[in-house]
Amino acid sequence: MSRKNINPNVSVDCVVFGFDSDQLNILLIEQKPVNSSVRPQSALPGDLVLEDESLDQAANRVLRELTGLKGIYLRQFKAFGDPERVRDVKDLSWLQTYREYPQARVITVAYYALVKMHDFSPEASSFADRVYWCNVHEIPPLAFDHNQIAREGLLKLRQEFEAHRIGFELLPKKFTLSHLQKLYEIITDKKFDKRNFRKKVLRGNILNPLKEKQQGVLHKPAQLYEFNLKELSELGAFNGDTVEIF
Amino acid sequence: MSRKNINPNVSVDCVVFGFDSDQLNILLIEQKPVNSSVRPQSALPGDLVLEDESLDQAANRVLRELTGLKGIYLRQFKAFGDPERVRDVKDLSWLQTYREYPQARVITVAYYALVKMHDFSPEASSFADRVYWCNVHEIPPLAFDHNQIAREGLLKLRQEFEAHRIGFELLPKKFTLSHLQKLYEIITDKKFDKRNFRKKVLRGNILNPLKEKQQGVLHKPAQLYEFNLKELSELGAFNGDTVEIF
DNA sequence: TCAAAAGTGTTCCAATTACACCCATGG
DNA sequence: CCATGGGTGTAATTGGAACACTTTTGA
Repeated sequence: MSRKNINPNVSVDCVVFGFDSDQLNILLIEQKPVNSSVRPQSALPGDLVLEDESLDQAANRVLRELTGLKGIYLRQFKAFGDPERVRDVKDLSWLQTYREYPQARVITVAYYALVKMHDFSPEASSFADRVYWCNVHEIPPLAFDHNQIAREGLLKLRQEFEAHRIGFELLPKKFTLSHLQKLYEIITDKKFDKRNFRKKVLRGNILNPLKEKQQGVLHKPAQLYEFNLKELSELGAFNGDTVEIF
Repeated sequence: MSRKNINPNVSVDCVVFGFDSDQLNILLIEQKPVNSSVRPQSALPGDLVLEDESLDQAANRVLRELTGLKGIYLRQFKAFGDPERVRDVKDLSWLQTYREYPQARVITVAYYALVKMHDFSPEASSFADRVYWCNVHEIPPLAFDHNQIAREGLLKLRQEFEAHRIGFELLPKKFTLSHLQKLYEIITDKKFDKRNFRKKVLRGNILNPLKEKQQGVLHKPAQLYEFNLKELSELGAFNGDTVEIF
C-alpha cells in the first residue's frame, strides 16, 4: 500500500472575460519562452498561492498585477486537481524553468472575472511577455489543462447569466440598448426581439437615460444609458442576489 | 519580503444531504476524541487527498467509506483556503493527534452530495466514532470552518434547485406527489399550491404512476409514482442539463 | 363517525410573443 | 438621396396564481 498524502502546489488561474460590443473575449498571456528554440505557448493568467494569502486574495493579486485594476468582478468557479494535469510534455520545460519543484502536483482553483475592456490596456507582467485578448471561439492550444478551464469558465458564465444575474460588469459606463442586447445575445447565444427586449429592460428602474447620444456613427445616433447603481444595490445586485433585468 | 509559496495540505469535505419526507438533514461525524478529557466535536466528513487520486475521486472515496454507497450524486461547489481556517485552538489537539504536520495550512475542496436516506444506515469509519443525521437548521458548532462550509453548501443546493435542476436523488424509488411537493417546499423554503403543483409536474412525462398505493397510513392512501428515467435521460438530466419539472 | 391527507377544474390576470414601419444621421 | 441602425405599439396567446369541496381510508 503506497497510497499516501503529499503536499501539492496550489495555484489560482483566471478566466478573464471582456466584451467589445461585438465579441466576447478572454485574456491570455504568452508564457515567457524558456529559450529561443521552443515556441511560446499561451496560458491563462495565474500563479501559486502565497503562504499568507487566501485564495480570493491570490486571484485578486494576479488580476491586479495583470491589469492594474482593482475591484474587478471575480468569482471562484471550480478547483481542478487531476494528478496528470501538469504532466504533459509540452509543459515540462516551462515548469523546469519557473518552478522550484517542477515535478510537484499542482491543484488549481479557477476564477472567472468580468472586466470592461475599455477601462484598461493589459500590460506584460512578470509571468508573461505579452498579454492579449482572444475571442472565446478562437482560443489556441493552451498550457496545462487551461483549454478545459477556459471552456468550463465560459459555461459557468452562461449559467450565471441564465440564473438571471445581470452582466453590467462587462459594459462601459455609457452604452446603448443595442449594446446591452448584443451582450445578452452573445452570452446566451440566443436572439431577442428588439421591441420586447427594450420594453422589458426599461420596465424596471434600472437604466438611466443620459442627456447624451452616440457620436461618430454612420446612422441615427442612439440614446446612451447608464446603470442605476442606487436602484441595483437596493435590489441586492451587489450582495450576490439574483436581479433579473431581462 | 518574506512572502513565499508553500505546499499546503489539500483535503476534500462533503456536505451530505438526506431527506426523510419531513426534514432536510446533513450527515455529521463525531471526531474521535483525543483523550477522555476533551469532549468530542462534530465535523463534516472529509479527508486529505491522496497522491494518486483526483479531487472527485477523493470525495467519492470519503463518501464510500462512510456510507458504503456508490454512484452518489456528488458535486464540487467551492474551495476554502483562508490561511487561518485550521488555526482555531479548538482544533489543535485533534490536528496534533491525527495529522502528520499539524501546523500545515490546509486548503479544502468542498462537495455536496444528495443521498436517499432510506438506502443506507451510516457506519462509523476510521475517522469517526459516530456518524449521524442532523437537521440542517440545528447544526451544532463544528470543527474548523465547517459551519461555514455547511451553510454555503445549503445555499448552493438551493441555487441549483432554483436553476431548475430536479432533485430526485433525494427521494426513494417510490414516492407520492405530496412527498415530492414537500421536498420542493423544504429546499426552496416556499409553499406551493397543491393543485398547481400537481398539474405542472404531471404535464411533463416525467413521472410514472405505479399500480400501487401507500400502505399503513392513517388516511386515504396516496398514489405512488416513480421517476421516468428513460424520459429524464433523454431530456439530459444526467448530462447536467437543466430539466425543469416544476 | 371522525380525523387526516388525497384528489380534482375553472377563472382571472400578467407576461411573453409575434410582427412592420418611419426616423435621424453621415457620407 | 441612400444606407444604416434607432426607435416605437398592438393584438393574440400562454402560463401562472388563486381558490374549496368531495373522497378514501384507518382508528
